[in-house]
Formats: sequence, structure tokens, C-alpha cells
Amino acid sequence: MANLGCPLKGGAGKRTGSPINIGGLLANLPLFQQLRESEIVNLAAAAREIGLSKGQILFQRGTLLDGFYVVVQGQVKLAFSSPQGHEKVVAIIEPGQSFGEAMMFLEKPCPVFAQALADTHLLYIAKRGIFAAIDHDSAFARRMLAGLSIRLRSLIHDVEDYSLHSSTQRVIGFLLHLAGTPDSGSATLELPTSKHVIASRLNLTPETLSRILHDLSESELIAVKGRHITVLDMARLRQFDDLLPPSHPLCDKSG
Amino acid sequence: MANLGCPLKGGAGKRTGSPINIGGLLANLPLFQQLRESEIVNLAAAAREIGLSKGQILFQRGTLLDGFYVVVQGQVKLAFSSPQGHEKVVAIIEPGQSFGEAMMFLEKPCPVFAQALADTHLLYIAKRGIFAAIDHDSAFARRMLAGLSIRLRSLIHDVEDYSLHSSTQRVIGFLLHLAGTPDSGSATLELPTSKHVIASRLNLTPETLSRILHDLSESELIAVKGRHITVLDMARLRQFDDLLPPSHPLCDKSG
DNA sequence: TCGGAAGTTTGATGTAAGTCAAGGCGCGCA
DNA sequence: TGCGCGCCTTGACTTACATCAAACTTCCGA
Repeated sequence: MANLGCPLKGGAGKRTGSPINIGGLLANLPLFQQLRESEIVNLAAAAREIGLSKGQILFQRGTLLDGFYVVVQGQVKLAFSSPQGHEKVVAIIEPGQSFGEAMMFLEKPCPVFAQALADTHLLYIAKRGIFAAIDHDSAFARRMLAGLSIRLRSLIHDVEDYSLHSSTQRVIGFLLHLAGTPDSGSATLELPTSKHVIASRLNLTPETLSRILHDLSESELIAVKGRHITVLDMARLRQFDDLLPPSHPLCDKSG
Repeated sequence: MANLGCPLKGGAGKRTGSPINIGGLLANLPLFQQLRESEIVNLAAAAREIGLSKGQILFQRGTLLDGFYVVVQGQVKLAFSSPQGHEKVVAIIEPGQSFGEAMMFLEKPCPVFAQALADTHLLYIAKRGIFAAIDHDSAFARRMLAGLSIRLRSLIHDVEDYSLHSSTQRVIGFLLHLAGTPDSGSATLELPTSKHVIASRLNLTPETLSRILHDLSESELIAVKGRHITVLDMARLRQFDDLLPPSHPLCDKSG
């Protein structure tokens, strides 16, 4: 097991104010937790640091990725934009999460663009490092496969959400997700970014999101204070989700 | 390179009328094309044949998959159903294509169910066979990763389609996809299954699909005869796609 | 402390697509 | 040959959500 505190220095001197420990960061990531120290060293050699300031574009749609990215600090959004200037956020990447693996393996133009939502600190890991790790260690290959599978499953979840659930149900799902484990009682949470971005992530307009949060407040299911939201009763909020459709008696074929 | 015509017989005698050559089938699949013959033999040992009749359910949502499936003949749909009895088709799997890999790697309940759209002949390949191949051959692992990446990319495409394109645009995209390569002139195509299923795949109701096809016919962009559709002018149909949004001048911020 | 830009809310209105309900068409089967 | 049953189409109506426009809030920098 790689020593998390090992004093590896990232490649040659990069443009970093603080001399950050690339190996240590890598070893902390879920994907790389079980790598041997020597393998971490190799990966670190294929990695470099990237700093982005808020709003900066990392890559545009159509870019060929020769590696993938890990967020160390900050936040990155993946989105596509329509010719009409509309924008749809596909994912919000938080520290510890990675993105771009699939497009790295595919060697096809990336269908989304990536933009920093805040000042952000990334690691870029070149393809060769990953391929070496795969060749070295089939367990690593399996973990990589599991990683992509998780991504796939969450995309399928999104598709289900968009096609089968109402906008209110999507918002509730999102809130429950943010609130995390507590199955009942109240929970408090903080929206990870602006409501504008979250609305897009949920496939709705800021106006609609605002109205839905308002309605949920009126029903005393949640309390909203800026980005701070309190779920007053997890169980009741979850029910509300199931409760909505019946009000529109659609294909109830019972006779 | 594996001999496509090699006289491998599938494991012990299965419930097959025709004694089908599992090894040969496997060797033909994109995923397994570059495997050595010995590896094909191993995979074949982990595989078995499955026959489904039209309408039969292969597995329900929530099933744990201990392997994945390859369609040899026929057609399988992957879909989820809402509590209200609605159904959303995620994918239509054609001969030569596979499904279930991601959920096999994840070891989590499958979020969709699988149902045969026609009498269908499948191969089931147990996890152990794939894991052995991965351990044996890192190039195979890479191909598996590329395979999942393709799947991921096409799901992202779906998400883009659902969130950014109108229903007419989605239908046009689908038709262009089916029509294939010809960049201009006319092309003829056959819908792969009933309009009901295709509508669901495109996230719209049968009524809406019917109306859209009608409108496209009226505009003399296509001609519809049952499941048989002729795209009269590929280029013009593609344009129509771009042409639609301007008719609804939305966020054009030019002064 | 003020000013102003960005983010958010609220209200009035529009519309794409869904729903409901008949009716037509094609096709297998008697 | 004609009957009956799915599949598809057509029309009238509904609705969830988007759009447009304007006011309000927050927060930061001068």
C-alpha cells in the first residue's frame, strides 16, 4: 500500500506556488488506492498539475484527450451548448473525482466542454501512465473498468430521471442525494454551486427551479436560505415524490 | 487470429436444436476479434446459449448480473418502467452487440430490464471468463475499456439529444442514423422494430412520432410506407434539423 | 458606505408535446 | 372471403414547463 505521506515531488518544477505532493494526491484517489508505491511513482511521472481560475475553460467540445483529469480542489462542470446558445450541464466534478477517462480510451473528440466553476486545482494524467498501469496490474484494469461502469450507471440514472420523472421529482431526488444517508428526520445541506448551474444539471430553467423550491418551502418540506437548504423531514420529502403522480391519474388501467 | 470456422462445440449439450458454434460466434464479435484461439476456447467454456421467444423477459430490473449477453440473432430491448406503468426504452440491441458488461463489473442491481423484441438467440458469458481474459491479455482489457467508453459516449449523446433537441430533431437524427453513410441523395431504410418501441426509444409518445413522420412526409423530406421509410434527400433532411430552431427565436442576444 | 453587476425571484403569457378518445388500416386466421 | 385484433393514425383538448420581462437580493469592490 502506498504511503500517503510519502515525500514524492511532482515531476520537474511546475508553476505551483505551493510544492504539491502529486504522488500523495494520487494515492488518495479511490481509483489508485490499491496501487503499489512503485506504480504510484510511475503514474506521478505521467502527471502534471493544472491551475484554473473561476470561469476558465479547460477544453472545448471536440478536443481530443490524451489523458484524463482529477479534481484536487475546486469544481469543474462538464456541459454541452446548443447552437442557439443554450447550455446543458452534464456533470459537476468535485474534489477526488475524475473525468475524461472514456474519451481518452476512445480517442474520439470529446462531446462536452469543461469549465472551472471556481478557482480549481487539477491533476492531468497522461494516457501512457494509465496504459502502463493496466499492463502491469490486471487488478488496476478491473478497477478502471469498474470506474467506467459507475459512470455509465449514473448516466443511465440521469436518462431515467429526465424521461420518467417530473421536474419536481428531479429536484427532490437531487436534494435527497445531497442530504445523504439520514433516512428520516431532518437534514441540512448546501448547494454545491449556483442555482443557475444546478437548474441546468437537472434539465430545467432557473425560474422553474426557483418556483419548485418555493413550492416545497410552502409545503413545509424544506426551508431555503440562499444556498443553504434544510430538509425538514426526509421521509415526508421522499413520499412527496411518490405522492405527486396520482394527482394526475394517467394510465391507471384498473377497471 | 482465431479461425472463424473452427469446429468448436459449445460446452456440454445445451437445449439447442441447431448445434451452434459458440467459439466461431465469439470470434466474430468486435470485442473478441483479436483474441488468440486458445483464449477463445476459454471464453467459450464460460459461455452458454440462451433462447428467448418474442416478448420474453430475460431479466428484471434489480437483477444482479454475473456475466453479460451477446445477441446472436433477434433483438433485445433494455428499458425501465415507471411505477405508473410507463416504459422508457434505453437501447435496442441488435445481433453482434452486447449488453450488461457494466453491471457485471459493478456487481450492483441492474437498473433496467431486458426483453426480447423478437425470437432471439443469445450468448451468455460468465464473468470468470472475462476476468481470465483480462488477466491474460492487457490488450483485451484495453478493448473492454474502449467498449465501455463507446457505450458511455452514446449515452451522453442521448442525454444531449433529450435535453437540447426538439422531438422533430430527434426523429430526424434517428432517421439519418439508420440511413447510414450516404451524405446526399436519397436513401431507403427499414425501422428496426415497431413504431411504439421506437417512439419510446426517442422519448416521445407513439402519437407524436406518428405526427412528426406525417409532417416530414408532407414536407416531402421522406416517404413512409409502414416500417419502410425513404429519405428523399439526405442533405435537405439534415438541413431541416438546423432550420427548425430559428423559427422560434429564443435567446438570440444580438441587438 | 455606496453602487452596480450577477444571481434569484415573481408574474404574465406561450407552446411543444402529452393525453384521451375514436376511427382506419393491415394482417393472420377461420 | 370476411372477421377480429393489434398497430397506427387523426383530432380535440390539456398541461407542464419554457420564455419574456421586470423587480428584488446579495455581495463585493471602490
